[in-house]
Amino acid sequence: MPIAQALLNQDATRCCATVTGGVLDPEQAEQIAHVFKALGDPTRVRLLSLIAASEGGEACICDLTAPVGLSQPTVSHHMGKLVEAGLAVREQRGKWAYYRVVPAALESSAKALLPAENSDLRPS
Amino acid sequence: MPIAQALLNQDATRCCATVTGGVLDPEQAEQIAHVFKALGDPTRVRLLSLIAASEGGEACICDLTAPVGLSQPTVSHHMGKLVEAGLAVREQRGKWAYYRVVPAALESSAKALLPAENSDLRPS
DNA sequence: CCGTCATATTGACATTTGTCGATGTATCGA
DNA sequence: TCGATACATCGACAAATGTCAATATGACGG
Repeated sequence: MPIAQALLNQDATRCCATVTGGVLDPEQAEQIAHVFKALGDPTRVRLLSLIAASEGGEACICDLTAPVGLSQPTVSHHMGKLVEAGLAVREQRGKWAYYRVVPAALESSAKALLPAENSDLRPS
Repeated sequence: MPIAQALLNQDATRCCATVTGGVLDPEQAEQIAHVFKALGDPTRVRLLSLIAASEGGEACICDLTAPVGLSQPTVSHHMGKLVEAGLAVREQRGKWAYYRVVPAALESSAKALLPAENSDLRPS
């Protein structure tokens, strides 16, 4: 097998493992669960929806504290979790920290739950 | 607006809310987060993949304890969480409790993370 | 440089969570 | 009926989590 294809296969099983697409090894399960753990808190789900619905698709902490009704450190803590999970990105602009949702992260997380029909590797 | 359509809309916003499809109210966020919380543990992700990969798409507790390397009560506890979240179903057959993955639950969870393109309501 | 503002970090706390051993419940076979 | 088997539930415990007040960091305006 060519090296390039081996790398592709490796990427396929590493980065695109699906829950119903065969038994996951502990490492894969850990990676998948890590993202869903970040999505497993109602405040964080709400924060993502607030950011996604904001003008320009971005929001700073000061825009988020009031809607969720939590303290500034708590919101900052939750956003840190979302960034660490790759579901959001942070960009410092002056005094403000602007957060954006990462659609690709949501999409790949969603794909982990769906049947792995389109393998992209099988030459059909 | 006809009542039927109002009910449809209500269902649409209640059962099929998406993270990026507008600001979620606390109740919607709670429902979404509840499922992802169940998916936020590597053991449970692994259990789902083990069941899905089992013969006939079902497995009993006794089939699962060895692969995950945890005690029987712990596995039972995790399966209870998955059932409560709607991600698995339990069926008692004799002495054994057979668990199955609920693909529709995985699919609807995945859809909550994707853009709500296909509204099914908009008559285009 | 100093004060103010937005945010991150720290420390603390109550709650939840994952795990196990022990025990309870129900089913099957002898 | 009795013992064995499969599973759930209980009680306990350490670890992780969500939350806030207090404090630190860092940027801007004067």
